[in-house]
Amino acid sequence: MDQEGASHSPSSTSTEPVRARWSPKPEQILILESIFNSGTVNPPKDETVRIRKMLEKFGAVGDANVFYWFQNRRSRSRRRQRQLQAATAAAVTSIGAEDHQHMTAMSMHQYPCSNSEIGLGFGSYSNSSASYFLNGSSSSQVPSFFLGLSSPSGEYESNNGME
Amino acid sequence: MDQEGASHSPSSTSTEPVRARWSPKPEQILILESIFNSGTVNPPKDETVRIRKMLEKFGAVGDANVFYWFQNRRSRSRRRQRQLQAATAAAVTSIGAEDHQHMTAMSMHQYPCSNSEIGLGFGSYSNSSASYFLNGSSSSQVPSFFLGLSSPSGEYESNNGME
DNA sequence: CTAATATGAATGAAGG
DNA sequence: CCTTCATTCATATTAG
Repeated sequence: MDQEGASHSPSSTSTEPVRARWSPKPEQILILESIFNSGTVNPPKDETVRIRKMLEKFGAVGDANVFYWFQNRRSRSRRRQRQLQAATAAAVTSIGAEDHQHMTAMSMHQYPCSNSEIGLGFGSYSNSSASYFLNGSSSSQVPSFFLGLSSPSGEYESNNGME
Repeated sequence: MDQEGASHSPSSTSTEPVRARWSPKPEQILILESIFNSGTVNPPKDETVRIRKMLEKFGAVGDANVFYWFQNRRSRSRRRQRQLQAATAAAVTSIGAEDHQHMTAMSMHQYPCSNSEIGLGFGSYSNSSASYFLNGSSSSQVPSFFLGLSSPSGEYESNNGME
């Protein structure tokens, strides 16, 4: 009783492995979004594994799926932000170009945006349930940014050509 | 219109360099994969240049593109290998844990999933001048390279689990 | 049934 | 080498 894409069409014509893609369950989406909104927008590997384990209770899922989910989520958020920003900027520019009145300060920054998510960055502290809610292991989740590493970078010219 | 090539789209709005990324042609991919599968997983600069020259017959490409391609390819292969290893280990663990009634649910999946490419493992400093298959003369003609190649890119199999 | 959209997955390009 | 970002492809879902 699930909707696998296995049906789609009797295109069993050949060896068509058709990579069925993972469909996160509503509960899993809930968990993922909670984590994301809790500030963990880019979980390290160990964190990813933990999340996967958590999600597995609601349905099969792999680390890659979790990894991809966060990647896409981040990308999507950023792009939307940029689009909205660009749109706003464009609007402002238009207005400014059209009517150069005295709009000394354009305090059009963070307004009461009761939308989905416009507060990116990180921060949602424990105002709400910061800890996802399902916590099996007691580990201090610290956003370990920065990663030290150095290597002889091979410099290649940037003269590429794409057709 | 169009979708390939993307030869400098008309700057939509003002100064926008819009660096279109290189899209390797199928023939180029075949060549690259052949080289990679021949054991040259990390071509030195000289080799990279030669490869680029070869690829250029089928479309514009730069040394950097080739360099990136091999780098990504290596990384990708390693990841798949690790994933596969982990999966196998997990399976073994599960089997081995049949003694007990409960296993630790340690299904260790990994990132990019699935693929069957084994027999890799050496590389580091690949030997230059590896006889890939043919030694194309400078004659710009459609060489009959692609005639008998080993598993091109038929890697279509991925199973995570979506109920 | 076809078109548009949402979203998981793949890959080129960089950075550290 | 490793991780991350941006772009693109493919497919599931929904609207028309």
